[in-house]
Amino acid sequence: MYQNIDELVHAANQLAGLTLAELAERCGIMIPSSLRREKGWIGQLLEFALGASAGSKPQQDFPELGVELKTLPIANNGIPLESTFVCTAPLLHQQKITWETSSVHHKLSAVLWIPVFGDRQQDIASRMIGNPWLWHPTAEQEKIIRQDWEEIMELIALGKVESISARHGEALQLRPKAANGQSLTPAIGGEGTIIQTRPRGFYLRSSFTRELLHMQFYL
DNA sequence: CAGTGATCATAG
DNA sequence: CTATGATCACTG
Repeated sequence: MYQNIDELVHAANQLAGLTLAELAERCGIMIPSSLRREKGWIGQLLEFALGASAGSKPQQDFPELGVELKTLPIANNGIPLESTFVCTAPLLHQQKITWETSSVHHKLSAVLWIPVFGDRQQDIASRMIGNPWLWHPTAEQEKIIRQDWEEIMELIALGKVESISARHGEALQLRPKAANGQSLTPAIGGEGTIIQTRPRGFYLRSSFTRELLHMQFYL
């Protein structure tokens, strides 16, 4: 598809300024009236438009380029509306995972952020694609994320998953990630027992992506 | 009214 | 179930 990252970034730049209605029309995709039942629709539209490998592979969107694609919903006041899902959290057999081999580190090593402007109540069609940018964590950013990750992973290893709330972590937080509250997955419980708990995922706080935006466009 | 905890669609 | 893509919606 793309010979190098520059070609991908160039292609993404061509989409800046388009409304979602314009992009959806180009792609021959119908626009849902609400994201209520299709929360990932915008992300999937951008994946399709840029030719990312579809499907549910536990890999980056552009494996040969080592790049992850993420849309970032931005309110018209310029602030991210939502946190950003990174990956699911390993709750079992995670003792062998180090920061260097973790999915969080892998997924966040290179991210092509695509801002999508529009307030929550704004219709989807009129939301506009902004200027994308390729992000590699700075040493300082990686340090913060790594510390959050290590604290959370230690609590998981100690059998304290259920005591971890979304308040933990400066940039990276742990939250439920499941179809519903009935979903269960095994995890380490107290005294090394195995318990069933809600699947969790790692998310980047919107306060963190807000800083990324600021560094990219206002510094 | 921001942020946490819950939830939706789809593929394998 | 897990993975992908995320936003919804209740609560403090």
